[in-house]
Amino acid sequence: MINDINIWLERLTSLYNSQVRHAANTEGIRPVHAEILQYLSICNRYSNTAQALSEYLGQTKGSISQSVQLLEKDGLIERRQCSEDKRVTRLFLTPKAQAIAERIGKVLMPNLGEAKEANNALKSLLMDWQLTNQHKGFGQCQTCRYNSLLSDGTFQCGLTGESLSSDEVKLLCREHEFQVRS
Amino acid sequence: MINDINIWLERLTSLYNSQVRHAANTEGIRPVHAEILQYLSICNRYSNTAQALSEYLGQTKGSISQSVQLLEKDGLIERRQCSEDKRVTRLFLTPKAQAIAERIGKVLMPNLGEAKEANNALKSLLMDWQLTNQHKGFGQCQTCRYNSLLSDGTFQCGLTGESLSSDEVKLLCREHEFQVRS
DNA sequence: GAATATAGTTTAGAGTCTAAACTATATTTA
DNA sequence: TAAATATAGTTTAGACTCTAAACTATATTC
Repeated sequence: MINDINIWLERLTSLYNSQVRHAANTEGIRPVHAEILQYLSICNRYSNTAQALSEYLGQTKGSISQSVQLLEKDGLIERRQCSEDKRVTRLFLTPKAQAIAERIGKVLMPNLGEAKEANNALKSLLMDWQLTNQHKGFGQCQTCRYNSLLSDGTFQCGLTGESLSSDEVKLLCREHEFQVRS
Repeated sequence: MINDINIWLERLTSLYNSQVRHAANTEGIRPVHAEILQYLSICNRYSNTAQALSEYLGQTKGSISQSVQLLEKDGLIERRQCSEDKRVTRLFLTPKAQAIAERIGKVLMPNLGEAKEANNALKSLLMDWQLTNQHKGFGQCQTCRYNSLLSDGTFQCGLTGESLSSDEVKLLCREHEFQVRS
């Protein structure tokens, strides 16, 4: 009845959440603020909005809106209206917040090894889960079906047509879609 | 700089939290209440206390205490003082709560496959992480250094001396310790 | 140009969270 | 064995979070 793999996942998650709480405490901020800073430090330039945060964290946009206001008041986030779509406000970490995010990252992203099998296992777990739940989005461009490697060594996003550096394709994108499996 | 495996873990976790929130919403309860019911449905008989919940979820015992009170008021949890140690109150799910936990489990514990590699990958990830953070506890007895298989096919816990069924060794224990690697 | 969709804000009210002080029981130490 | 300390849990006050729903503003579709 109880599937071992799900128990590992359950525990891994509760441990992760525990660490977020602890790291936030150390920095003197709320856990949800730590999550927001963490997300903004690993998302790409298409994905740094309140709407994306709401989708990523699974909270209502009202809640995100309030948290972002507090973070702005504390000098951790800077908001800039998007010139192409004036409904959109893009969020940026201030240097102070970047330093915090980096310290939090050290706690949340310890060197867990580069093991190929673990990497593949987590990836296929995530694919399965996102597919069965019709959850779309949020993955690194380098694993996205719309990403292609150009002959000059740079990458290109098939959705926006823009070119991406090798650093950029490691960031999280809200438009991300896995390759459909045959 | 950004390690791929950590990004998968990060996303897996946010997705899991998202699902908890969603499942809780569907059941008309708070996310943290869902987590408490979920934990109590997979922990063993040594681990169903407020203290264990506090350690597992990484929250203060004051916070857990309040949540447990609300759950009791809603008829989802029953509290019984432990006769061996009267400081301890053991927590039990009511039938109503068991039904909820089962439905939540279906969402949080989809059939993610039994793949041996994924299983091993998650396990070693968790071991590494718990070790580097000096986090002890919370794992299935079947992977615990104190657990041994008796000749009659049952199991025995080396800490309590009690014997455990093959169902029981699949539950989470707060005293869990991995085998120390040589 | 009107209808609809999308991004984000605001509000009220219920609830969560923490630290710290507290009660009660158990264990250790002198 | 009595005193000191440790452990399990409760209570309190106050700051903060969360959601739903109504709202503004801009963009897209028909």
